[in-house]
Amino acid sequence: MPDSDMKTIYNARPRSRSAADMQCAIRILEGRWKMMILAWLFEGPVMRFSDLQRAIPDISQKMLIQQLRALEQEKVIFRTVHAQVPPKVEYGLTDIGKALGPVFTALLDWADLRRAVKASDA
Amino acid sequence: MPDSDMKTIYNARPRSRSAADMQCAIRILEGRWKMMILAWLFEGPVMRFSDLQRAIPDISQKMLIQQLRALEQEKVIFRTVHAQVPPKVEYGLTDIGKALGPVFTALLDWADLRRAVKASDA
DNA sequence: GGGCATGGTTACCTTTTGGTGGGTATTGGA
DNA sequence: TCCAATACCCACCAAAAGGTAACCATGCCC
Repeated sequence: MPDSDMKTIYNARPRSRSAADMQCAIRILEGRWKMMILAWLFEGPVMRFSDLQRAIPDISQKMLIQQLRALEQEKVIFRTVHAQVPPKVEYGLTDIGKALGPVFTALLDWADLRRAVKASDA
Repeated sequence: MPDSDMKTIYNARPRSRSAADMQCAIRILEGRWKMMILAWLFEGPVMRFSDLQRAIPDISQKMLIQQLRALEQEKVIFRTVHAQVPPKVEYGLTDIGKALGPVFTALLDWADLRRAVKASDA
C-alpha cells in the first residue's frame, strides 16, 4: 500500500475516543426503525403519531410505539399528550435529539456519494 | 413552542433528500456489530481477522465473519488473502468506507455530548 | 344506537439474529 | 508424530426483533 493511501486513511479517521462510547451511541440508534423515525422528526418541530405512521408506512403500529418509547426513555425525543378527544400526541426532538443533526447530515452525504459511485460503475 | 425553538430545530435539520436514501444507508450499517467493526477499521490501514477478534472480544467468530462478508459485499471494506501458512487475511476500508469518517466523528461527538449532559444532570 | 377517529394495548406467531461447539486445511516446529 | 496457529465452515439451538389481528376508551355526529 503506497504512502498516499495511508494518508487518506489517517485523514479520514475519526478521533477514537473509546469503543465503549461508540457502542453506547450505537445501541440507542439500533434497530430497523429508530433512525428512520428520527430522520422524520427532523422534518418539523413536532410530528403526531399518525403523521409518523403515514410517513413510514412499512412500520407496524406496535413497532412505532415501541421505538418511540425507547427513544423517549433515552431522552432523544419528547412526547406531549394533549387532553383532547380524539387524542392528540406530539413527538419531537429534545436538545440531545437535535444534536444528532450532523450524524444524519453525514449519513445522507454518504448515501449520495454511494449512489454517485454506483452510477459511475455502471 | 416559542420561535427561538423553531429556529433551533430548523438549523439542526439535515437537508432531507429522500427517505429511501436514508434507509439504504441505514440498512448497510444495521445490526449490533457493523459500526463497531468499522470503527476499528478506522484505527489502522488494515486489520487482520484476529486483530478484530481481539478488539471486539464480545463478538463471536461466526458473527464477525458474517458481518465482514456483508460489509465486503457492500464494498465498504475490502478483504485481502495472503497465500501463507498459517493464513493471513487483511481487512480494510475502501474509499466508500473511508467516506464514512464524518459519520463516525459526528457519532462520537454526540456520545460525548450525551455523557456531558448526563453528568451535569446528576 | 352505530360508526368514526386517535392513540394506544395485548396475545400470539414468525423471522431474524446471535451463540456454541464442533470440524477443516496447511505446514513449520518440538 | 503431534501440536500450534490462522481463518474459516457447519449444524443446531436460544433469544430477540418484528408482524398480525383483535381489542379498548372517548366523544362527536348522524
